[in-house]
Amino acid sequence: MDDRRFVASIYSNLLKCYGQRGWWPAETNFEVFVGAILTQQTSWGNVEKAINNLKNTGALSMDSIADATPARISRLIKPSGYYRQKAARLVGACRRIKHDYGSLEGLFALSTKDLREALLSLNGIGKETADSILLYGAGRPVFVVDAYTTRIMCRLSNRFKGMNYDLLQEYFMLNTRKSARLYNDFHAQLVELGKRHCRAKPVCPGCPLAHMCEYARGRAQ
DNA sequence: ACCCAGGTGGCCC
DNA sequence: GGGCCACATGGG
Repeated sequence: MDDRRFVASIYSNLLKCYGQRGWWPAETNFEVFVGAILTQQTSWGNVEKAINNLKNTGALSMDSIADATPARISRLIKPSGYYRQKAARLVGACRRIKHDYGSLEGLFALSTKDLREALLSLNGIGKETADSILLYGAGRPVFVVDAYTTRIMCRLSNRFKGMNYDLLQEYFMLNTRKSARLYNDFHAQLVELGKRHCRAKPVCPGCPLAHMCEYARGRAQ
């Protein structure tokens, strides 16, 4: 099976099993931006509490976070973990975006390549967070790779072992049509699969991709 | 009581 | 370029 068919069948099997996910629960682009930083190495449930605290105190805006002290933001986002670090990064990022681009819309006016570089230059925003903001906030066709993606692909075939973020992203983007709509749901599907099925065991009962695993396909490959 | 969650940056070699 | 560490709360 060639790579394009392989990737397509991963998605179609997940879609068939879980249905359209329609991802990133957020009301505004800025909420996506904040959520993407807060959810680093943190469960979404905890992030929701933090975002609600920001909302309830009227702090969920570029201006109020840029003008706030890191100490105040850290109290509000406490449930999301790493709260001192994340607060400092949130405040720092908002101040720089305001200073350099005026607003989030100003930043989002950049081309995809420039926007990615601008996001990556902010302290606290690495590849996955930058790509999540590009895809779910700015609607750009960028494939997001996360720990689930890596784990799932390595489970499916040994040839993905040792692939870093860039290689895995390149693999997906070379073997799919470059569609924000597709990448949005594809990433959501992979996370859904990752959450439901075990992390370390080679066999996951009920896994919708079990029949695609290398060991299950046999020598024929 | 453990283990880990939709990572990142700093430091080391 | 990779390996290891700190960062921290809440749910299973």
